[in-house]
Amino acid sequence: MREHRRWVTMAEVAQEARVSTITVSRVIRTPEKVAAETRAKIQAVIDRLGYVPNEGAGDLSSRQNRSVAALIPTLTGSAFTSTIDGLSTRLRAANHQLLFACTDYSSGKEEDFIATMLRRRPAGLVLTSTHHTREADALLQGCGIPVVEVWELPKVAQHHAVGFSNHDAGFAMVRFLHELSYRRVGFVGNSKTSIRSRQRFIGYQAACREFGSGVFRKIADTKKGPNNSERGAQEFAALIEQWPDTDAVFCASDTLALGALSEAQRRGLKVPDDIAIAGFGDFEFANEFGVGLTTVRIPGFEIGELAAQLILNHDDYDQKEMQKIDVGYEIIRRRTA
Amino acid sequence: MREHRRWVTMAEVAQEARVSTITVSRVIRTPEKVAAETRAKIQAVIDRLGYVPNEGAGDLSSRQNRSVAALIPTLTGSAFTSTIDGLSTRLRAANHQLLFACTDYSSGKEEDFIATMLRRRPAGLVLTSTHHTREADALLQGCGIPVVEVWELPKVAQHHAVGFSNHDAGFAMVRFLHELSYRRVGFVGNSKTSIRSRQRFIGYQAACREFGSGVFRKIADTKKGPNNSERGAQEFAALIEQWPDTDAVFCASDTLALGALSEAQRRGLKVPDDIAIAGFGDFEFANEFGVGLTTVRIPGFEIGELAAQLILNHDDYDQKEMQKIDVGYEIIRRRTA
DNA sequence: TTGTAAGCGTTATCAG
DNA sequence: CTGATAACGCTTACAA
Repeated sequence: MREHRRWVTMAEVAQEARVSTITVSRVIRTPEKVAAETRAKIQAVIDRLGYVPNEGAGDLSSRQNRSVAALIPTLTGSAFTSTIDGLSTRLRAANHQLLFACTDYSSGKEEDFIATMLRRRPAGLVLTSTHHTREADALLQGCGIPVVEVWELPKVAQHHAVGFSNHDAGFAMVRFLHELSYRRVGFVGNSKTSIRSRQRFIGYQAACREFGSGVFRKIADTKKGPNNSERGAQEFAALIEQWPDTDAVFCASDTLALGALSEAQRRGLKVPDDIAIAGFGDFEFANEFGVGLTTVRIPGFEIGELAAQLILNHDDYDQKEMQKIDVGYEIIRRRTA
Repeated sequence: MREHRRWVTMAEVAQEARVSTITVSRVIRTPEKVAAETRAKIQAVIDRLGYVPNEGAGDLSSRQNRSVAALIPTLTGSAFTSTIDGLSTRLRAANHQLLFACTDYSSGKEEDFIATMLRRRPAGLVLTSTHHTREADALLQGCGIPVVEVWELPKVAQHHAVGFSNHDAGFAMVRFLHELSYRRVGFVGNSKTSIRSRQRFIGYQAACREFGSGVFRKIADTKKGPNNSERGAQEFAALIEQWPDTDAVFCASDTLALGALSEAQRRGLKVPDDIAIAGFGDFEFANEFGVGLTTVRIPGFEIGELAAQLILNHDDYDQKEMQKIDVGYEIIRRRTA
């Protein structure tokens, strides 16, 4: 049944062109080292036979690898999509492939995926978390390939990092709201799901202490779960019922903010007059042609590009020196605050 | 400088455990075929040495491959993210890896990526287009691996397909609007960028002929470009200026619809009283806790899962029979129509 | 400029 | 249940 059209091999090309395989190999990788005539002859055979080099075999032989693995929590919610786009773009330019998987915010799955990815011997690993299981940490330590942690900036750097301070970004947004004269700012976001959300919350708390009444308006984290707009709506509702005088709400993601916005509307609250709403991430729907959300913009695409760069240039760095690139953040004021 | 911690090989494990490599191989792949005692001894060495099998070498030797390549136009805009999630999830369950790249709606880049991906000898290829360059087509024909085209259902199937009729979905939405008594429906969307948008447009036209005045309210496609909310706002504005009596607008994507919505608001038009707006895709922001957009829901996650399934089960099918799976679509009525 | 020989790290095959 | 041997498709190192 399975009449597997077999792949053409380099040996077949070589035989057909009456040269040795190494010469075919050279035509592909270093054509300038082959006589023009020979090259043309071989190229013709390659085209005629539709030869596609087997990169896996090449990698095995040369002990190299032109692939990079990336692990992100999820694609839905759009925070990390631009980073993957950036990675993909930069890797393509360097003829590298992207191995990709979603961890679903589970460090167990992350460990699993790290192990699985490592079997492919990628040139590098891009992770969206700085907190791993013991086993995962051991794998990362032992494997000897560059690891880049993105979207955070850990205090003690075991690996390269490209990100920003989620704490400071959270702090900055509350300060910004304070400057706009909002004094009783609440926080919506699940700090159980992601460390990044938690750090934004801690930044929020610090800012509340410095600028606000010192009251933390945040309903208790009950369960883990997706930071979707439904949750945003629910938490927003609970929050303003518990603290009816809240005049602004800072949400740990734009998606949550969108939910808050819809709930405010449902309750007949005018935004930003009755209550201001701020998000995080500057997702596409947040812009002026969308809901016009005041938010924090993170250069996600750039994060991806830089992470790729770090891996591609790994040899240039001293192995001991971990790079730490702060891409910063930017507060974008729109209609909701 | 580059003190590359070398990977532990199977041979080293074997030597350390005083067995042959094939026995180590068996412990990893078919542990039940190894005596419990031997197995334990080898497993101990594996753990102690932190051995991670080199899957590339294994694939080469066994002429198998546990990776699947996927090519989508872009991650931003969120139409395909759920499909990638579905793919990733299903592949993980089958211990396969996902090779991923964005083509940016360019068939040139697509061709490029297909060639590059094929070098990895993936077990299958998932594509989001049915229209390829000549060279790409030749590659796909010749490679002998299963190809699944998603998000469309081509008339003549060269490959497997998992999708739905964009034409019918477009048609259905206009009929739905007609049933809600909207009679002068406009279309917003760039049919130059994506064939899928074009098909939705053709469905729109067919429905206009059948139910409407037969007038096609769509501003001319000027340039290619992203179907973002800014474009949605601009096209919406141009449309209602050209046909001021338009009472509903069907947008080829939710992102465009969002832009239309914001533009309507800017112009003081009440939605849906003055004008109804419908989108396509049921992106996350479209739901009831978001902007409450009337739209067409596509089971994107399921598309990804089914595509993976088709590739994983490839051997079960007759090579000549291309599967064609219609996942359908569903009209979701919300606040904007 | 081209070729020979020896791997790269695994698994298939067949034997014991 | 375990092992010896020969691939898998390519590249490195060295020769010619």
